[in-house]
Amino acid sequence: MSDPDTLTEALDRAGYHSTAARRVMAELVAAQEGRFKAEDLLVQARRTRRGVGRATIFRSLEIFESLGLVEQVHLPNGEHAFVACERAHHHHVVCTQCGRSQEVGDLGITPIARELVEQRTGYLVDSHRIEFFGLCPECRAATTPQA
Amino acid sequence: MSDPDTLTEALDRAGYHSTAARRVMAELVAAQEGRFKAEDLLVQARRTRRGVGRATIFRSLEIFESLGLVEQVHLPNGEHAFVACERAHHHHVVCTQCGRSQEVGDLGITPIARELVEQRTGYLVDSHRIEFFGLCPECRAATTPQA
DNA sequence: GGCGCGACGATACTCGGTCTCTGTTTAACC
DNA sequence: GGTTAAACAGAGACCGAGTATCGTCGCGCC
Repeated sequence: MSDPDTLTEALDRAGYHSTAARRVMAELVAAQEGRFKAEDLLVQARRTRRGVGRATIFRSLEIFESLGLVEQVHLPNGEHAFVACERAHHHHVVCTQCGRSQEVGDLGITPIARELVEQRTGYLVDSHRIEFFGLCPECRAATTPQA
Repeated sequence: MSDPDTLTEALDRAGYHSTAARRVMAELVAAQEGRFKAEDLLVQARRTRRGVGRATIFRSLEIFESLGLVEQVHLPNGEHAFVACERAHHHHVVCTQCGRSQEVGDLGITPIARELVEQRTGYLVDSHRIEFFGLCPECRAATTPQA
């Protein structure tokens, strides 16, 4: 994602007021490459001519998340981060080195996995999370020994 | 898992001292049904004739995790929890109602998913997490309308 | 039994996230 | 454009999970 308007329009459509703080948030989120933490936004917001409060960051992220504009990911080290994303069901790959992330479409494994799990366990699955961690092409190239 | 000895033996084999605190921890972890939080153990430990310190809880869980005896899961609400588990690669289904959890074997989708992701994104995937959330058979039965 | 090191518990601290309060801004209506 | 109610923002207190520190304890080895 790279267009703040997409975010502000979505807010508008959902009936949320268009406020200065939210426009700043939309810009910031749109400007992120890959995963970002609430703290990152807080720091970046402080750099703008007019900061955005800690509470506002979280409130806005909550709204964005409810609108499906960002999604929480849980990193292997237990940290919580967010990624901007499109609405359709999908998963993320997160680069463990640079933090960049990318969406992966549905992969088609969801229904299979769900069914398998239901069969094996008797659980009625209603949601799931799949997260992949690894090296993005750039980091991969950068760390490859030049032998 | 339901046998504290399995845990203490594993500690022993790995060269860790067998201490009172760790035996209490082993008992507690073995007694958990499904997911549990560090805080749960802390509370339960306090109830034993001799409590176990906060730091020790975390230290022990860290050790157990490094030995593959417990595994961290991240609940949809962002909470961190643990589940006792066997060593082989597997995933978990967590009941969103009662918190019970169950292991699901490897499902066979891991290599497929990995390959798909690598193909589509160019990332070199080195780990992943799959977590399913839903209702366990009991909760499912309990919440089914009797119509 | 004595010794050394690893483990222990208490507690202070950090940090991410939430809550509350009060003043400000927005948008709808006139 | 002015007014007003409701939504929103920001500051900062608060909370809870997890970590760090430090003096003491006890396990395992000799």
